[in-house]
Amino acid sequence: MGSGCACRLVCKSSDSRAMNFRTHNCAALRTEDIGKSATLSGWVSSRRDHGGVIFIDLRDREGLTQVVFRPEEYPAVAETAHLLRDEDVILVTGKVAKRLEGTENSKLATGAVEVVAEEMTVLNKADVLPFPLDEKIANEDLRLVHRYLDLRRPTMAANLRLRHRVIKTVRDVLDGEGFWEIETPILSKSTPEGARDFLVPSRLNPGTFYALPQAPQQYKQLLMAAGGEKYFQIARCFRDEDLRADRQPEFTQADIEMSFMTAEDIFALIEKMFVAVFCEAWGVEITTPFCRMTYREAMDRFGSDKPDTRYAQEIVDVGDVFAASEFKVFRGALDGGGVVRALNAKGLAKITTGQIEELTEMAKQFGAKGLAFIKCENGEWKSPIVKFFSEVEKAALQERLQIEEGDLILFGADKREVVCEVLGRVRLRVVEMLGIQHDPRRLDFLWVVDFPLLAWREEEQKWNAVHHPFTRPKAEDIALLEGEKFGEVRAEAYDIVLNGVEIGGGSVRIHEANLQAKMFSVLGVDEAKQAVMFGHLLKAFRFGTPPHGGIALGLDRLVMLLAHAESIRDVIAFPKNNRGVELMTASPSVVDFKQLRELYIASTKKS
RNA sequence: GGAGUCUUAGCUCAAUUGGUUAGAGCGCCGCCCUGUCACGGCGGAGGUUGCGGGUUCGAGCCCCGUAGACUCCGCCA
Repeated sequence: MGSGCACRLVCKSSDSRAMNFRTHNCAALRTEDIGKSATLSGWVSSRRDHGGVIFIDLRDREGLTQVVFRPEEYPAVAETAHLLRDEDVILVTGKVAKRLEGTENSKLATGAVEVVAEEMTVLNKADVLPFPLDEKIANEDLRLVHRYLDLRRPTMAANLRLRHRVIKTVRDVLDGEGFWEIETPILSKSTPEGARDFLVPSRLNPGTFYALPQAPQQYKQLLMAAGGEKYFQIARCFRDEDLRADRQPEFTQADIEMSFMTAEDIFALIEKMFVAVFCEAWGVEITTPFCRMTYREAMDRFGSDKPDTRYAQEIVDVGDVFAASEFKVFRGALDGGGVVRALNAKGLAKITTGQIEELTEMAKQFGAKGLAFIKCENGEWKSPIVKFFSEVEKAALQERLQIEEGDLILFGADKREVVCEVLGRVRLRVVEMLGIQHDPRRLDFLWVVDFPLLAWREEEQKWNAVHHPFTRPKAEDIALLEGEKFGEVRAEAYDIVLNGVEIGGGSVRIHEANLQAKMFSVLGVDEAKQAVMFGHLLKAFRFGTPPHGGIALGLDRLVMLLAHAESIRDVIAFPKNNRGVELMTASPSVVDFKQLRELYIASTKKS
């Protein structure tokens, strides 16, 4: 932009009243401003009316300033100040004064000074609020209905500011690395794989529908085909599935794709980005490179593909200990090709019978037949199964699991996948029961790599993509794919995990038409369907699409962790509740028959 | 679709084994109060205990149903 650009000609203000709302914000004034005149605008955060002198905490987005009304100096203003109530919006002009000796408030940044009100205008009165803004409130419904009030609370405002700073940092880092921010369509095409789509009927094309994007996946790959080389987008994504504390039907991803890359390029880029983000958000310097672990190792050691490595408890294989055991349950599992593994819940021997039952129920829910355990209390092993163990087995267990007084040992004996899953879930619950408190600033970053490409889906009796259908198989495993050993093929896919929360995932993609077609056919998408659903992509791959890949970061979850928020809803301005309802505007809502008719839509709902 | 927890004043919560008129703090309203910052003092208003049914001499409490919220599983990157 040149120095003589036209924007200088635009008037500074169209306000004909020539009123100045502010000279300072409510966090700005300091002792060096004493004696100056100041004008502040904001909300009445609290009032302390002594009958004579009146104090008001005036709040704006930035902070608090105490305003004092003195009847002996400005009687008319003080008179009207008696009528002020919480959350009235006012404009105050007065002199910045040093607070009286001994009345400074060290809790406020502006606590050494106050503004002595000379003039005051009530810009808007407020009714009595439906809930207090100055304390933690449990009723989330009420907060969501009056979200504009909820967001006035300093913690919520801080969350919004943090979110802004994080997104700004992400943009700056990517811009610095030569990425272009490119928008992709919100009205896009429904595809068979993945989550349920939100649909939008097309008025101009009766009987047809757009889908809101689950992610800009195909568009970003086509941008690589288009020679974009380095793309990103702060992208809204939509998935019509059931919600959770960390899941909304619409959410935001930092969506990234680049050409001529390897996974290492993505790791380096994201690590650089997180260094900048954590510096901005917390002012800390995080250590890179992050740890890496294969999916297989994560499942074996932690029973999870997003292991929380802050906790020392790990799953230990004890199959060799019981190779010739008398205990039929363990022997049966081993003889059937399964495994026997154990988890030492250090210090949890004090567990109640009810809690043991809870763990057992949980184990059953995830496919185990039961949950064997040993409590080490008062120098003996209390357990329904220990009588089946030989002395050699006991000694080996003691050694392998480092068993000490007060420990609780939990066993899984079944197929490997079941044992991993069960002990992984049990591990997280056990950690909760132990009530381990860790440093809230602890950051365990982890790349989980070498995910399986495909997973057998029992309900549909078919193979599904673990990541998505465009993920590249590892070069050394392509023979396995050709040999139809689908369960053994590993993918060039990676997740980034922070403190047991998956905050992003990506992959190197397929860029060859024949390999992509092969992948579709394994997933049960026949050639005719491929042409209709993915013809554009397959065609693009025939016109010189470069090798490419990328990643998507879940921004809401990341900001949630940075804000130490308990729910993703606390870092989204206008979130939806458990049932996808936005309570403030009460959406979704019914629409006129006329609107439906224009869209050629009829509801089948029985009322 | 399934499981669990919860629902009492505007807000946060209490109410012994099923027992008299359902309480407290904050907020609100009124009066008083000239240095507070969770200001203080005095007084006051405010309840269909989510809703419907049942058991009982008697239900906020027990039982059945139902609605809503939240958490989790399934589902979902």
